[in-house]
Amino acid sequence: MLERIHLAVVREVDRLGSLTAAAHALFLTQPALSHTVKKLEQQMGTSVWLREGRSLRLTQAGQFLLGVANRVLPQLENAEGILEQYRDGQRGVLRIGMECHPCYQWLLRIVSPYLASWPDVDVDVKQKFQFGGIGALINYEIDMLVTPDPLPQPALHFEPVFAYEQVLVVHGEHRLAALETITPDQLAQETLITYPVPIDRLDIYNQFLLPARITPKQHKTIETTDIMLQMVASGRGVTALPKWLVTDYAPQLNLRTLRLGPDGIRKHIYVGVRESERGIDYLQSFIAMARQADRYPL
Amino acid sequence: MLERIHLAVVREVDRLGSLTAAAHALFLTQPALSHTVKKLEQQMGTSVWLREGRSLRLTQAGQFLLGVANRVLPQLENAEGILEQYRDGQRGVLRIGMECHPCYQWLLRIVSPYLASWPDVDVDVKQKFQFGGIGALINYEIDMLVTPDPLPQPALHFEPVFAYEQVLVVHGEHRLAALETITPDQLAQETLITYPVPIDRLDIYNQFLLPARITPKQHKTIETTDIMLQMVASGRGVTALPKWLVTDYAPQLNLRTLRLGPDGIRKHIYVGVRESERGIDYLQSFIAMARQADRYPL
DNA sequence: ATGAATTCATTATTTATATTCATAGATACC
DNA sequence: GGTATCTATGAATATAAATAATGAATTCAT
Repeated sequence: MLERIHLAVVREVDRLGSLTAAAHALFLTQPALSHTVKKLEQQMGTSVWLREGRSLRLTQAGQFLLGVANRVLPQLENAEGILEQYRDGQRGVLRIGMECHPCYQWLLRIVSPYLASWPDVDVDVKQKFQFGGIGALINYEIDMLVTPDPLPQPALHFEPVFAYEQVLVVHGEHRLAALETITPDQLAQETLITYPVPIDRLDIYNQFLLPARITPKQHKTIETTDIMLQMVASGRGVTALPKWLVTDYAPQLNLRTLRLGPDGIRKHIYVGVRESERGIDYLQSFIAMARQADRYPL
Repeated sequence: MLERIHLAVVREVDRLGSLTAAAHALFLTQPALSHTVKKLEQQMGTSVWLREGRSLRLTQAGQFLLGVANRVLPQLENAEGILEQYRDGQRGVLRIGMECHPCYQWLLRIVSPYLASWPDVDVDVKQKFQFGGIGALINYEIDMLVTPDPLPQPALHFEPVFAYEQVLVVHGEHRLAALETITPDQLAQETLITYPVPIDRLDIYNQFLLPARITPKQHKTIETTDIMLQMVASGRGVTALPKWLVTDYAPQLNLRTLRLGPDGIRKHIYVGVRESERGIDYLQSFIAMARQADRYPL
């Protein structure tokens, strides 16, 4: 078997011109190398050097081997360097899973400065999970979960990174636009627009409408935040979104935000990682930056 | 140090799904692999697999290592295959040195069929040597010397492969054209055209003119055989060349060939190789084909 | 639920491999 | 011709690797 040491020997002998010098460079004694070389040549069945007096000359096979050494050894050396980066946590792919639609807008703010401060860490965002975000985290499909609904588990660590208020969004000329706070029954005659997710994952149902046993006049679903806001701005209905999303993301649209109930719906975005990986610096750093998301421009 | 065995282990574990199966594929026992893996992970300082029950899952570093394995191992395996070819003499670069100008035309006949029968042997022809062809052969600058003037030496083996007669070439309407044999004094009024080499390497001087103390009226030198023959055909002078070269190479030109002296100048092309390499099959084969050069078309 | 089978890890032991020391042979240099 | 330098060799030693035996955890089948 052609081993790394063999390639290293060929390269060093070529570089330094003698077995003895190569031996020192490889932290071996000269007889050790002599034996190694002898074994190599016996195994391969072809000589690598022609012995001419006390100097060596590469055979054709040896020249070929030197070429292999010069091609393969740098690959191994490079691989070792990258493994060190993995070991030191400088390198990785941070696979982020997202369970809430609007979280994406929030995440976008952080990714760019994060990539800048961790040039060797790649970020990948996934949104579809066969067994839900928690399952994906446990299954190592993702390394970090961004969600408003943490499900504490012994193997996972969740941490709130961003507080926000979920508000009702209406058109500026809407009949409710002047109100500051809204009650469930005031939505009974409204068209409600939401993301296309199960109702039990929508806070406005869970925490507002369902407790009051109210359902809106109509329920439409729309995939994207932009279109949803356009729809609301053009008076086709109302929606519930994080307040920051409306104020930061669509200041040019004629929209009003109303508190849902007297106390509003207070939410947090949580970031979850596997407990075992909590200490990895590039994960820690991401969480730290996430806590300061408002520092980064839109 | 990242060794070949480590890459092989990563690849086989990925392919077969378990340490135990990989161990068998690598002709090892399971504990042997377990030890190897443990050492690897300790040395690298990063784990390669996450142990989950009795199955293994690659870490990010492990996935990277798998990529390295899939890239590097084939290179090593390919290199071993090529080394086998070197060992079996199927592969090489046959560096041929040439010391006589017209030999080149002769060599061209052989190279093409030779390349066809030794697809893994490359042929390189060199014509300039700092210390002469013999020196180049001894110095391993070339592997084979084609020459009409062998210089037997203990380390070298020369072998005649082609007999030919060196003849005088004249234009068809030349005043000597009707003769069959020529004497030195008949050249005293002629313009002699030769290759630009020292006079002592020209047979027509060594073996014909100088013994008779004759010099031609004029001596011109020309590099290429084609032009030389064109010059002769147009009556600008006479030259001395192998007879086969004129008959085979320029039958369309109006030329005559005359014997130089009563017995003619009989020459051989010799092929020389290093004694130590005489047995290499692709060298032997070249010599065998060279002996039958007349079988191959121009 | 329970027993059998599978898988990985660990320990002590054996085996194999690699390295060293001492030394010799060969070559180059002064 | 003496000295220095380089490679090769053989025996002794040190190091590394492989194994057998065993345990623990997990999966699978009944």
